Amino acid sequence: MQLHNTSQYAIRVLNFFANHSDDRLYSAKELAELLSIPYKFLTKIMGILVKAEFIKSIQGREGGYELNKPASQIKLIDILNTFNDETDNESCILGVGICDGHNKCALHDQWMQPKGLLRKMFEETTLENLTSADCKL
Amino acid sequence: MQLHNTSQYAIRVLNFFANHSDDRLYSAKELAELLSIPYKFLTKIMGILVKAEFIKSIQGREGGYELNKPASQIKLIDILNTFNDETDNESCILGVGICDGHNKCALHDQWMQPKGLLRKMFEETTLENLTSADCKL
DNA sequence: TTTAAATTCTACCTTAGAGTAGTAATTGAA
DNA sequence: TTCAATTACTACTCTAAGGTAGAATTTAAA
Ligand code: SF4
Ligand code: SF4
Repeated sequence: MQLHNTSQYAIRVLNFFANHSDDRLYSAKELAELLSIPYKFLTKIMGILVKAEFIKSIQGREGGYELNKPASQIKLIDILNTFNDETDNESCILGVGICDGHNKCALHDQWMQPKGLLRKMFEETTLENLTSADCKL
Repeated sequence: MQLHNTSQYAIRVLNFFANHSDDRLYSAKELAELLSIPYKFLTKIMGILVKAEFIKSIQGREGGYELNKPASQIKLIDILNTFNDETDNESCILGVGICDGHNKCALHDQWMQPKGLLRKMFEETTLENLTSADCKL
């Protein structure tokens, strides 16, 4: 019942950029230190974020990364989908496959409300909505 | 964002017993077929459920399993804890460790409400509360 | 032009969850 | 007593996530 580690890192990195929209680039080295993410693993994740067009990269010396689109246009659900997290509609609590009203699993009734709130959170929260002040990185 | 497979199986098995409290034992073979759980994996899980005292086992020929306590006394949270699922209080959405009011992660505000509902569901739902009629096994 | 700081790419190692295989131990029925 | 049905135990394989290593590539400063 947790987000993949990779997704967590990705959210934290993207959130960092959303809160530091000064006109400068941040290198993987800097990010790794600031966010306490293993450097080598971070660069791997950055590659994915670049391909997914959340992040723009400038190569070479003095290069680095910056956000590729406004924070308001990046939803949590998009980030999670990039890492195959929460993406499968099978993410249902007892994973018994596709269910109609008649044929449900034992936890269905209890699960619907929390599930709805979770979906809402992931679908409606953008980087812009995230808390920015006084936050851990 | 899903329960461990093992926890799912465990819940389904225990729920099955809660709904079949006739005075007979069920063997691993039967359960595996009825619930479509790989036999060998099921026996492994049953061993854990027995040690955790959710289930009582009768060995030898004509042996099998039965519930070890009333369904009303088995909470979902207890089952999950048995499989190290949801157990760590670190199961917090961005896993940034222990947080006080001042020092929180970026998702904290959005996460509190769904998290609360989830905890409530796991802590307050017992085998007795689970839907029993017209349900998949 | 050289060099150093950066991203990018490919390949590998590690770990934990998921599942399998085989055998020992138990026990009631025949 | 024998035997077959059962649980219990030990050890292994498979897979995907998490993480590491090293070299190739890009680019601007010196
Ligand atoms: S019955 Fe409901 S809770 Fe259970 S798997 Fe289907 S949709 Fe999900
Ligand atoms: S700040 Fe809140 S949401 Fe984030 S890890 Fe801590 S308790 Fe969980």
